[in-house]
Amino acid sequence: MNIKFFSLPPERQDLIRNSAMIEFGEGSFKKTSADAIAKRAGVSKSLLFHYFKDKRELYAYLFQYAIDACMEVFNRQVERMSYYGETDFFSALERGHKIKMDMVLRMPGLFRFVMRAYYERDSVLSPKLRKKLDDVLAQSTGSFLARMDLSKFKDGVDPRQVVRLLTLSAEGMLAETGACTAEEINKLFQEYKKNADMLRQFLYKEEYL
Amino acid sequence: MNIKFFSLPPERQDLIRNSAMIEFGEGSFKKTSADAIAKRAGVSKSLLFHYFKDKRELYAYLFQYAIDACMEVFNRQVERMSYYGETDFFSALERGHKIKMDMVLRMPGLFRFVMRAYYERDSVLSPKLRKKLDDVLAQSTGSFLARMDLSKFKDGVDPRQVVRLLTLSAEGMLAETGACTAEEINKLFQEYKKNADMLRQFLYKEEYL
DNA sequence: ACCGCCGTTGACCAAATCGGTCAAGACCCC
DNA sequence: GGGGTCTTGACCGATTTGGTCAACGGCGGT
Repeated sequence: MNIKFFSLPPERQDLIRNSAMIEFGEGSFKKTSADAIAKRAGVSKSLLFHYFKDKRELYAYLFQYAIDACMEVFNRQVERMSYYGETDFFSALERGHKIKMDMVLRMPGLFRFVMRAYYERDSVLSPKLRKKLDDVLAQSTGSFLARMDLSKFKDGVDPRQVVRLLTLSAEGMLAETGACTAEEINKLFQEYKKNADMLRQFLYKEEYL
Repeated sequence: MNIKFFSLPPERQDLIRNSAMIEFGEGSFKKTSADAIAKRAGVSKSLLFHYFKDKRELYAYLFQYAIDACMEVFNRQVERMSYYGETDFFSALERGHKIKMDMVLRMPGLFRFVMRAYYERDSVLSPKLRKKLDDVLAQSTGSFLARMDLSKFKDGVDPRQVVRLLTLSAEGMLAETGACTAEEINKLFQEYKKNADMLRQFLYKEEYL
């Protein structure tokens, strides 16, 4: 790709990336047209092909970028948890989800794009990129749980399952909604919090409530 | 549409409907080509236009059919609940989810198709059809909860929220997986059941466990 | 005033794909 | 072999596709 892309004003880079992610997130690689991306971004198609030689290259770059963004957010979160010594499962999870929602707000098409890219049947992505995402997902839950104080849970509770359940519900919510206005994201977050609170209330031992 | 479609062997009808639902479920109305549908079904494009005069007509018919199928399943389920006097929240929910999974197995593209159709920005569907779906969704939870014995829940539990949480998680699972083999569906069901069991264990009063 | 550089564009291309038509083939029972 | 039904491949004009290219406007330097 043309490295001059990076010397564009950041908000313009975001504009192009977000538009592309949204469009790619709505359909398969093949069905997504460069024209639609350009139109959404409000730039000419020529400009896209000026910075990215190919549709494929644009796609690969986006995926790389998306994963890196996730990784960075995740790492910063872990760092913060360590620094402040956060050990409460639900507090940390809530904070993590908040960050995730903020990311959705700044990059509305990110998660749908990543999901679609991951399950794309035509192998437009190199196995290496795919593996990178696998690693991110595998690590995140594990290293998160390792830092939490799991003794607050009642006997018989599997914290892994709790994470999974809440994550699934978040994915379900994200799948339900299309647009990504600030209020909508906030409503999603509120519902997530309500569910987490319920679980906390009934899965924690009484002395920790 | 050509009514002779209904005198086709039922499995052939299913083949065509399912192929169309899957294809329509993968992209917007505009992006879905009649050619792709025909190819997936293993029939010629001409045949499609022989039975349905339009892409639009096919689409509308599918949506109608999908909702009717959901309605019928739902009604049969309510009927059965009444007949056997089922009042346990989680038993009924599990049975309901099992039925849903069986439906996914027989019509793999149904739910994704309905969801996509519902959120389609171009109004390719008449408001009447849309309203029909709204009614189904609104009724289902309410009339389900009305028949259940909710006193088994601990104080402070909102059963509506429990339904919602489990439904969301199911949607999340469905969004994660693409293919719909029998084993995959079964795995999904197992995970759903595990989550439901956990909630049951900690949200029910002890005397009901 | 002129230059060169820069991000940007509209017009343009061949090729593919689109929704849809139509006449004819394949198969059946009579 | 005739009539009817299901099904198809070839074909249509129109649109869209990914991608190219010459040129535009603005701006800082001289």
